[in-house]
Amino acid sequence: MPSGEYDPDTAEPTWQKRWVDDETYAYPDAAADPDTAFSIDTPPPTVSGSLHWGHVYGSILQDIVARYHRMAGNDVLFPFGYDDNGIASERLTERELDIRHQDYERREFQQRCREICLEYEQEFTEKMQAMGISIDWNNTYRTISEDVQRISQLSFVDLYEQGREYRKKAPAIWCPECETAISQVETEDDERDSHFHDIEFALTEPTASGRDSFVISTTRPELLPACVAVFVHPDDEENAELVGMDAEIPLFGQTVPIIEDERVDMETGSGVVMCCTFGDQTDIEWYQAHDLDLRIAIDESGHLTDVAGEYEGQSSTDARESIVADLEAAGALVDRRAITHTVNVHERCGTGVEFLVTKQWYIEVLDKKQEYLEAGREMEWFPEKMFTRYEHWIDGLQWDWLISRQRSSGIPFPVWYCGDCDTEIIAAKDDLPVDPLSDEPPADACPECGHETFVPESDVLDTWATSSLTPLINSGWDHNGEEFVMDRPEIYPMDVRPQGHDIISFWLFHTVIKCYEHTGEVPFESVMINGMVLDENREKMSKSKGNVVDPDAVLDKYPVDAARFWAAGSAIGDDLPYQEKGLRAGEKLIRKLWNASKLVDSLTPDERVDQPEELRAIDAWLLAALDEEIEVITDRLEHREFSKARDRLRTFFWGTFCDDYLEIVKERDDNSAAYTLQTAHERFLKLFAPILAHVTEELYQDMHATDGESLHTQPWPEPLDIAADRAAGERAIEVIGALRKYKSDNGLPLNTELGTVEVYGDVAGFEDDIQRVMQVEELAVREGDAPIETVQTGIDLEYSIVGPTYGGQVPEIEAAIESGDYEIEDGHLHAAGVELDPEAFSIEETRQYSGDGEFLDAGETIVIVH
RNA sequence: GGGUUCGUGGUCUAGUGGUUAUGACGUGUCCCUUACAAGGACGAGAUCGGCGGUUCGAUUCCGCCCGAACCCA
Repeated sequence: MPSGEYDPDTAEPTWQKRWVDDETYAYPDAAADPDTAFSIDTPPPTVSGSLHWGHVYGSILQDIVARYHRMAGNDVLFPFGYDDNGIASERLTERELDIRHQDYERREFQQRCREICLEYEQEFTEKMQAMGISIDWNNTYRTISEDVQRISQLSFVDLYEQGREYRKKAPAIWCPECETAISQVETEDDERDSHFHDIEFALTEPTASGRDSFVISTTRPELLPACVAVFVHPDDEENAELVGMDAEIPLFGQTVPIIEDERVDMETGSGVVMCCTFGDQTDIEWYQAHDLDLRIAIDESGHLTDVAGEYEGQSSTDARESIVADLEAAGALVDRRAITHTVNVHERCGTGVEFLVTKQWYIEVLDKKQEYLEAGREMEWFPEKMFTRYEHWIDGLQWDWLISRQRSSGIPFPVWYCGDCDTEIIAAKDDLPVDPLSDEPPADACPECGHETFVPESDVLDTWATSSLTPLINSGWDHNGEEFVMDRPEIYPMDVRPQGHDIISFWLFHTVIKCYEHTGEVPFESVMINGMVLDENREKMSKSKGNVVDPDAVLDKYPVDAARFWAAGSAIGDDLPYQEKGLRAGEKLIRKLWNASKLVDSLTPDERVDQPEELRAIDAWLLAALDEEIEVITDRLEHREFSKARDRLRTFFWGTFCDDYLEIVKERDDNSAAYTLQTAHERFLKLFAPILAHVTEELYQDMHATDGESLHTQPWPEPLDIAADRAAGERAIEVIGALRKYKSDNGLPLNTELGTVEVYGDVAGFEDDIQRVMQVEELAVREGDAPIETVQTGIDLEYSIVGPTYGGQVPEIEAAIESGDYEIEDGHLHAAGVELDPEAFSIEETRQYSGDGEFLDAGETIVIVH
């Protein structure tokens, strides 16, 4: 029996524990078939970080989807992944154990990582469980596990065999701090303070007009030794005479050609720019377009090479200072001024990136941009508009996907090279996972040249190369020696991929490419893009701003269900500000649900009441109205319109069920009422269950469960199709509303007895209910028209008819009506020379009553109170 | 710089080419009515960001401007 006040502090942990112990949310592997299986590809959080409010928000939305579909008859697979394969957990392990990964064999260090990460995984598990997320804890994976390593390496081998991967010496984006190549998507732009240096370059011989030098502007004078050309814009008349001549680089002395190219930005500096190996992406384009020399002046650690002569060995920052000083001494530095400009930095460490020529592994993507775009189109997007973002992102891709990283920790490339001819030796699929640094290659001699020694590849795979495989991890993708197979083919493609909108292009593109290439199918039926969590002032939460909401603090203060209610108040894709009032509204609803349940409980017997032969009109009306609500709410949930589903349900429950129905029914004691109360109440619990997971379970177990089965595995309500006079019910509710207003307007307590009330309108079957709830001594329902006068006060045009028909004449018609210059004959309106059919206008009138008592307007029904 | 989205009572928000623009929070008045006063009833409160255009009619469609967020360069 629900009694007293609801105590979430006790109830919530109790149910959370029960759900886990009973494996309430276990995926029924054996029973699942592709038609009923419903799988969610949850994005695995980085476990080395802590759980933040954005996780709470995203997880709750996923959980609502999972719970709804589970009740709607699907076999739901709601797995969980711990992402601990990456630099973050590597650093974490070093910190925790006070070790350096360099001091360990890679395989051994990874073992340490696995151990350290376990503790952090446990914390995530506890927190997800403490939010009542209906994850199947038998279905979890760790991206650091050997299984995942195998899948990741299988993926590499498969793409290699398909010819989708290549190794090439080419300009690559390089982080000198992390000393690794990175991909385009790992860089971001940042505003940095810097200096513009105007440097004078001498021509090897004067121009026809006698000019013997020019000035270039650069923020990176340390790249002078890497300079291979100078560029002028074709429209640059002033400098046109330089094109075709040669220039000598100050201090370093190399001679470079002066070339014209429209990629020169004429607005910046003197309009003459130097091209180096490589200062930026344009330099690379020039290098490729004009077949320029390579002069590599900066090495992998950001130090100058022998190309820089006496500056060799200096860091690029030091070299900049020295070179500037020497330029000044040589009289070549014309000017130096502070500026702020945008630089390309590594998003992880903020270091400005370099463009180095190195040998790296790539996945070819540029040739299939169109195909990947089409693949994206095959998925259903919630919200739809997010597809555009994916589209534009693909359009903007300029590089193939660079997947090799020069790090000592991570998932190794399963590759060796012939010590003599560099032929690639790829690991056998059966042997995976392998680590070439520890394992032997699957060949005794090079198949090309017969050489017998091999060089292991020491690079590791980009973590995105692995995290883009989650649909395959969840499906148990593997190779059985003959072909690729899945443990759970029924869940692939997965039904939903949830993700924050800030990184959709990133993950989705990678995941689509990989899974699509491996299986020939798009990995997802649908994607669900949630917005960002903002603070109370609608600003994005960030550690640096200090406006981060701590989940523990919030959940200390509010029930989890209140947080769930808040999270469900979002339109999918839109950002959602954290608002305490949203959580308080959740608490209020929980309390209302609890109190209403107490009342229902007190009005009904413990045993289940069978449906009576005949339901009373008000009862049939309520159940029929609820049917319609169920239909709408179900549709909203199907379309991930959480806020609409939530608000619709709340409004109907609070307004119609509590304020209207319960007030009417609460003094009744009959089978029809008991049946209706039990049925409606149970249905409300089910409808609220995906959102208010805990309080509904508590109430369900107390009031409805017979076998201890969880509410969350019960079937979603279907329409009862009970016959009811809905219109009469609405009229009755309007009459009650009018009488309430009458009492309120007259300052009367609601339980004031009323004498005689006349009702002109069909409220058949509801008379007793109106009479009892409004304390009416005598209720007289009258046939025929009410004894009231109607006074015509104007004409309302039905513009949706009049507008299209009469167009520009409408103002004339309006003017005629306004001035009273019209007639109504046989129901037709004559004005401004046109005749309007009855449906094209309505007569606006006010109703007056001059008899005894007071006249109340209850919509189409007239009520007279004596 | 390019793209996407958004701008609606004090705050947050729904929604629509056609009467009086939805709801919540807050606010005012009244009501202890035997589930809930953290409740109920009834009010007040909006030039729908600005300027143009299309239209008989624009908060809605189009263009520009202003402002915000995000993604990309």
